[in-house]
Amino acid sequence: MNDERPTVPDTDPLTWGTPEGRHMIRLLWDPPAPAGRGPKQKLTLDQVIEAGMAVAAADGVDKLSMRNVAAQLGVGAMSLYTYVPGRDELFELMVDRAWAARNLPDQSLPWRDQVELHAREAWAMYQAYPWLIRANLWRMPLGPNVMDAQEDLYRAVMLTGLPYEEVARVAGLVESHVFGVARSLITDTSMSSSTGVTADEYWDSRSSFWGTYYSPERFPTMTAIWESGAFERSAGDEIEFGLARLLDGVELLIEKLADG
Amino acid sequence: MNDERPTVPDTDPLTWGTPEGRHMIRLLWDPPAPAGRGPKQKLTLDQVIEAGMAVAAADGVDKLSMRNVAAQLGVGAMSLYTYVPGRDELFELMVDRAWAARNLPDQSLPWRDQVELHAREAWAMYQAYPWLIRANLWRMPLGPNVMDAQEDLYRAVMLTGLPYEEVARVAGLVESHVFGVARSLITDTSMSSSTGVTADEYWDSRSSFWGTYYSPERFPTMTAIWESGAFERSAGDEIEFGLARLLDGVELLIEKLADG
DNA sequence: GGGAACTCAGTACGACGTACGGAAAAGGGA
DNA sequence: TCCCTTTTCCGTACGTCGTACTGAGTTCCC
Repeated sequence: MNDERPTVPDTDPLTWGTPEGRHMIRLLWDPPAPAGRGPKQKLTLDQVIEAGMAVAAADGVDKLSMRNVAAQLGVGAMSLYTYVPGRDELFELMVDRAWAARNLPDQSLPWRDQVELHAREAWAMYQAYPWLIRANLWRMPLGPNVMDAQEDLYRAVMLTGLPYEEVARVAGLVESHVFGVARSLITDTSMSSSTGVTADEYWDSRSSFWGTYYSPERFPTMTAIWESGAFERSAGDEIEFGLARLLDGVELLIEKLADG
Repeated sequence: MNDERPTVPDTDPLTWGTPEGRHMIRLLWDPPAPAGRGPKQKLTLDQVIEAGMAVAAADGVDKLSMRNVAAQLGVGAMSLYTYVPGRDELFELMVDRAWAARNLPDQSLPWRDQVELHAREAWAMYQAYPWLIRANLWRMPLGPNVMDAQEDLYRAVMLTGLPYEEVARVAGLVESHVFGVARSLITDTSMSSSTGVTADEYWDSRSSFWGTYYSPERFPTMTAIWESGAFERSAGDEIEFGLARLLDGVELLIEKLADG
């Protein structure tokens, strides 16, 4: 994640950026009240976002189309454009909404406990909203829920006493780890959104590989690991293992800096 | 990544799985020679894969359509289907091809050096083929290049003497780390494939955020980190930092197991 | 009461993956 | 040599997508 703040002009903030950008920021932070003029709105922004999340949860993120979300709400597809600028922007709002459910750790706890809680909350979020993984957002939305959680994670890591640049790196390390485990495990247990093919069906369809090109001589380590059953992993264990190694490494760094 | 081998029947391997699955495995491992009958083929499978990689490199993975790849090759869109079963399968072949460029470490080196080289090679691969990140493959292809690199990484981690299940986890940890850094840094420096919007343009368009809803009181840590300049990160440093922490943690685990 | 502002939604356009089917090219058997 | 079978190439077409445009209908303000 890039949290750079670009240089901004010294004029009225309300004219910064583009109209589209300002609109999106406003939708994230301060959803505008319905206009006085015109007909009463049939829906609210929240309803649209929730319908989007419902579609993504039920049919996968690849079925998240304006037409499907509109159908879910019983309105015409084009009506959604009065609430939301477009499909990508709807998705951005959904992502920030997903982050809203994250609990923040008790600030009196030791830093390590706080960071671990952040990681577990992230993992819970990916479980609750698996479409966040397929999302592949090229950038986190600048929304209040995302930003509050990020700020709190940085705050917790700051308790280590590490210099700023390493604080940012440690936070990124934790996030990458949880995302990586979620990516490999959730996509295994849930369906491939695009094709509707389950993991089992996928492996079955390609099972000829094991009888033709796979050989224990070429892949001795994989064979040994597989035969030990170690590939049948449980998600929580994966998170905890990596987190433990990673934070052990961070503690070592703290000690080293304290000694030097 | 899931490397489970499904239970397979005790019959002729050539009948395992589905015809589609067998076809794909064959394309990955043993591209069939052109048929004797019929007209000469205008292209080769390799040309199709390379054209796909060229399109993805030039215009982004979102522009990787059968029509675009065909245009690149000067043939009709439907002609590609004699070489490749479909778009997803073409992409799978492209991914395995990208992994082909990875160098494997000298097996006489200490395990840590070998694992570090694997990580750096992965990072180099993501730099060379940034579309691997936006790929969001729900599963690695069962191709020879992917599998050889994976096997070698497992072999290197095995030198730690850790039990099988932790070998698999450490390997996953390293991969997640490199992927995470690549995801956050490459998408920042290159264009957003789908929209053609650069990172700078994106931040500029949304710059009104900093003048309206952002406040140093609400985000004190981010503010401090940003003012220290620590968010201006360099990619290689990020990889090395995380790798160092992570492998320090692994070494600690090895020592602990040796003592216990 | 009339005009301005707004909502809702149908139609349409250009992209996409790809099913289908036809024309043309090449080899093998007579 | 001729024909038939196999295979390649690819135009057409269908159903999907995001969304621009347009217009009809609704509500508030002056």
